[in-house]
Amino acid sequence: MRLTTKGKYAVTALLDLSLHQSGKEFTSLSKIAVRQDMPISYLEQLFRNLRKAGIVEAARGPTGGYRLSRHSSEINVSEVVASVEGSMDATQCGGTADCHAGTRCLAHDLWSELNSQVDNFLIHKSLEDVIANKRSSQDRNKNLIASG
Amino acid sequence: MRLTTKGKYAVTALLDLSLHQSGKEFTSLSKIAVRQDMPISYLEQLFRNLRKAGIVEAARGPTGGYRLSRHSSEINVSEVVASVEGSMDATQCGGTADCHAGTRCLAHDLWSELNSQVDNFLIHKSLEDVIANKRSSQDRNKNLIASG
DNA sequence: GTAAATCTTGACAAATTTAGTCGGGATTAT
DNA sequence: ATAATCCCGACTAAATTTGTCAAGATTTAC
Repeated sequence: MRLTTKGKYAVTALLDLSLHQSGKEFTSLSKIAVRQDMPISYLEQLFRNLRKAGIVEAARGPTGGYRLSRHSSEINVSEVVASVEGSMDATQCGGTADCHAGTRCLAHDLWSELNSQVDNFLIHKSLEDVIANKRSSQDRNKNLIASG
Repeated sequence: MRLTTKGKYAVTALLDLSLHQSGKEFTSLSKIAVRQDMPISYLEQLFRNLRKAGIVEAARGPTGGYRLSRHSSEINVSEVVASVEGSMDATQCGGTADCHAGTRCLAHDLWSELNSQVDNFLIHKSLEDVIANKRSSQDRNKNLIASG
């Protein structure tokens, strides 16, 4: 199982995109790169995959950039991560259950179940959900400060 | 977040240990290595950590080896994995929430919540649980064959 | 008390993966 | 035309993972 900066950058970049997108206009990678402090050439690589996966769409030229191809409530974190770093599968065998001399290893079902847990969690988290939580977290802090 | 062969080997090796341990005797790494098809010198490295973490205890000399220092129901998968590869923390910042220019990045709470999910799952899985599931999985297959 | 089996330790090396770069090209608004 | 953007493939550098190795310490069996 792996979740590296690749997947994390992708999610954060899309959240940035979502937050700064009003209407249908495009946001350039250079703006995301500056705002989120990420290497632009790395972002280019990641957005290639996001586009192939149908998560974003692009426009070239000045005023070009990227935008979400669906509403943020219709994009879940699991597909975002998967699109840039492949399946997060935790089994040694990639699910084929031939992890030990052709048969399933002692821990196969454990990792298989872990996969389900993680995937279930991430599939049911949309970008909108993440942003909503972020906001409510800020609100909580605001309330704390206001009441403190 | 990472879960590599290190953690997987450790869990599988302990399951092997648990399955072949009747009473208080010790099992040598060479036996585990053969049965589970793992490099013995790699196992040595892993068992160092497992011993330091108080999960297994060792005895030297012939008849020596390792045994669980607690009952398999009292050892959970989370501590096993953590002992050989450190925390599985998924946040970029290691939980300090300074992942973006000193403040929490847009996705911080998401990864933080993912941590909780994974940890909660693994903490409540004892080695005994894993073995029990394994058995019941075999039983399911047996029933399938018997009824098929 | 010697031999053989084991654990113990630290350093090292090979392989793989991740993270990031680079140079050039294609498209488009101005 | 120019400049800004996406687009693409190959490449490199750094980090991590996956081991290996050599030497030592301890213990059982004989």
